Amino acid sequence: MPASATMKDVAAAAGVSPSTVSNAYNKPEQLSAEVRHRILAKARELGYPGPDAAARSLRSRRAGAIGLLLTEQLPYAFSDPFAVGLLAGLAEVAERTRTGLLLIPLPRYDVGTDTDELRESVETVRRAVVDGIAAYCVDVGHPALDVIASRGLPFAHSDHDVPGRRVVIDEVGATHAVGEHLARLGHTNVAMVVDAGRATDTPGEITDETVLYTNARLRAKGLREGLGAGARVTLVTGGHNSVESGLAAAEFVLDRRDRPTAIAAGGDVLAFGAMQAVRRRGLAPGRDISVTGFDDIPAADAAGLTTVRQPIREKGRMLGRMLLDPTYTDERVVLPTELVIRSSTGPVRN
Amino acid sequence: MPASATMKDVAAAAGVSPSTVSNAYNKPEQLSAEVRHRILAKARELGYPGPDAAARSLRSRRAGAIGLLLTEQLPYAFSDPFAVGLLAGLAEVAERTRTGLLLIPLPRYDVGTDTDELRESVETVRRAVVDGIAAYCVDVGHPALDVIASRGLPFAHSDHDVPGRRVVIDEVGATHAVGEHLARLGHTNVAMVVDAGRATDTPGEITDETVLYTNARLRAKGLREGLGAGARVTLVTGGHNSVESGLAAAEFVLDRRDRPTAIAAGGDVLAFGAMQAVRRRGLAPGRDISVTGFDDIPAADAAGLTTVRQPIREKGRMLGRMLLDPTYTDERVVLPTELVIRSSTGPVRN
DNA sequence: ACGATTTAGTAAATCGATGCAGAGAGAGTG
DNA sequence: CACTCTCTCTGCATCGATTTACTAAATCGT
Repeated sequence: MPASATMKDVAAAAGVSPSTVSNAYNKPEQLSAEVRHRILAKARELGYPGPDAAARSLRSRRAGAIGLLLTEQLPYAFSDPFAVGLLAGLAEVAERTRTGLLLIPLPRYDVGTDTDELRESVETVRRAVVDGIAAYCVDVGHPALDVIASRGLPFAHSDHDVPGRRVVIDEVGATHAVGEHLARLGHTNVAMVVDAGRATDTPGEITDETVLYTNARLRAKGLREGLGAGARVTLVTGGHNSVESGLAAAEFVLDRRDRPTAIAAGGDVLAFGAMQAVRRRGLAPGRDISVTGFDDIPAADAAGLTTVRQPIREKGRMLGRMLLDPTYTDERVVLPTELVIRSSTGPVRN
Repeated sequence: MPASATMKDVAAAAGVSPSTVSNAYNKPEQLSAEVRHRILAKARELGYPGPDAAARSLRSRRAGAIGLLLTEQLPYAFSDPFAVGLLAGLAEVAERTRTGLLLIPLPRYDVGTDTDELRESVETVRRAVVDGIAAYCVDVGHPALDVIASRGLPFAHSDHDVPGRRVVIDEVGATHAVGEHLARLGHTNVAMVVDAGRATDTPGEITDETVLYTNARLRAKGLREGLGAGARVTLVTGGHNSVESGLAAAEFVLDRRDRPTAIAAGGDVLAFGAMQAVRRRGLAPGRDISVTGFDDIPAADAAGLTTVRQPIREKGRMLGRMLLDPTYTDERVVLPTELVIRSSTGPVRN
C-alpha cells in the first residue's frame, strides 16, 4: 500500500487550503456545497481514507470513546449475566451518543499479583484513547486507578462508596435484609459463599481478612447484622464467581458435621451452584436448605431463587451518564435494592 | 485544573531532552537508572499524567486496541449468549496481547434505515482509534465496511464468506444436516423461525427476499436442501433475535390450520421461544412438535434442544488472532459444525 | 451608496509525543 | 596513543489534523 494520502495532499489537489478540507469533513455548513463536493471527489480519487483518527483525537482532545475497566478476566465477566447487564446499560448510553466502548481487561490487584503483569496492564490504561473511564469490580487501591487519576480522566466507580463519582448500592443494607429474612425463618447457622477473587484449588473456609473484595466483606457484614447476635456465619469460597465454584463451596459446607441450614451466596451465579449442590445431596432448596443469591439476574426468577435485586442495567446507564452527559453532575448515586423472596428460602426444619 | 504538564515541561525541569523523557517511559533500558529516576520523580512532582495516549497513537501509528463492529443493538447483543461467546473468545486474545477491545455499535443497514443515523454512526467507525476491526452480524454491503476498507485497517469478518479475511462456518451445510435429520424423522412440513433483523409489530410469514440477513437465507436454503424436494418450508419471524420473538413466531405458525410438525429456528434463543410456545399449547417438544436451534449455547444442553453446535468462542479467538497475530496469515478459516441431537426432536406422530 | 454584518476560505500555530541519525564520553584493545 | 566500541543522551523532523484569528468578498439595511 502506498503511503496513504493526507489532508494536505487532498488540499493541494483540490486547490484549497488544508483547513478547508478539514471543514469539508467536519463543518459542512461552513463552506459552499460546490467546493465541498469538489474536495470530497478529489479525496475519493486520491484514495484518501478520511481524517486520521489518532491525529484528530490529539488535536481536538476528544476520543469518542469511554473505557470500562474490568478486573474479571474477560471470559469470566461475559459469562456473568450481572456484568453483562451493566455493560448493556453502559452501552445503551454510549450508543445514543455515538460513543465507542473500550473494554480494558486488568489483572486483579492482590498481594499475590505478579508485579510485571500488573505494570504492563496498567500501561494499557495509560494508552487507552478515551474520554472517560468507568470501573467494574476494580477494588479500591488498584494501581490502575492512580493512572486514571493522574491522567485527569473523568472517572466513575460502580462498586465502592469511596470519594469520587460513583454509582453504588447499599451493600450492607441489602444483605442485612437477607439476614433478617433468614432470621425470621429461624436460621441461625448460615454459610456465606463468596467470590474469592482468585482461583483456588480446593474450596474452603476463609476469614474476613482474606476476602479480597471489599464488597464481599460488606455483604458479609450486613448478613451478620441482619441475622442478629445469636447466629453463626461461616465464610467459604470455591474460587471465582462461577456456578462451579459455588457448587464446590456449597458441597464443602454441606459435607461438614455442623451443616448450615442456609447458604447465602454473594452472587446469583454462585447461588445457582449452591442450589445444585443441595440437590445433589438429595435435598430440596427452600425446604431442606435455604439458598439466597444477590443481583437478581434474569435466570434467578426461573430458578425460584430468593435474592437481592439491584437495578443493574440502570447502574450501567448511570455510569454512562456520569461520563458522557455534561449536564449530569451528581457525585454519588445510590440505587435502591429490594429483597425478592422466592421459593429457595423457607423455615428451618428442625 | 491547570493545563497539564507535557513531556517538554518535564524535560526542562529535569534538565534533559524530551526524547530522554520519552525513553524513560518507553525504553527504560536505553538510559541510566539514575537519570530515569530523576525524570520520573520530576514527573510526579509536576503532576505529569504520563505520555498522552492520543499523541502517542498518532506518532507511533498504533492504537493498542481493536474494534468490534456490532449491528445488533448492544443490549440485544449482550443478551445473546452466542454473541457473548464470540466476545469472550476475542477478549481472550486481546487480553493476552494487552490490547483493548473497542465495541462499536452500529445501526443496521437496510432499506428502511434512516440515512442520517447511518451516516452519523459510520462516523464513529471513522473516529475509532484502533489497529484493526472485526465484524459481527454486519451484513455485506454495510457502509461501515467501506469506511474500514478505505481506512486501510486490517479487517476480519465473522459472518460472511466473502473475499477478505474471515472466519466462517458452512451455513448451508449445517442446516442441511438439520434438514436431513428432520427428514429422517418423517417431517415434511417445517416452519423456520428467523431473526427478521428488525422489530415487527406482528409475527408473520416472510419470503426469502425479505429476510435481511444473508446467513438466515443460507440457513433456510440448507434446511430446504436437507429436507428434500417433498417437504414444505415456511419462513416466519417474530422480530429480533430474542426468546419473545421466537415465542411469537412459533405461536403464529402453531395456530395455523396447517400446523407444521417441526420448527427449525435460526438460533437457539429463538428456539427457546419456540419450545415455550409448544408447551403453552399443551404439547411436548420432541414428541408432538420437533424444535431445532442453531449455535448450541450453554443453555441448550439443559433444555434438551437439538441444535447445531458451532465453536463460537473459537470463532472469537480466530478473529482475534487474525487481527493481532502477525504470523497468522490465513485468509479464510472455516470452523466445523456439528449436529447435536437431543430430546427436542423426534419422529412425526401421525 | 455607505458602513455593518455575513459568508467563504486561508495561514500559521498547535496538539504531545516518538523515531532516527548522530554526538560526546568513557572503556577496551593492540 | 590512536582507534574502535558501547552506552547515554540530544536535536530535529515528523505524525495528521484542528483551531484561532483573520481577510476578502458578498450581502444587507436604510
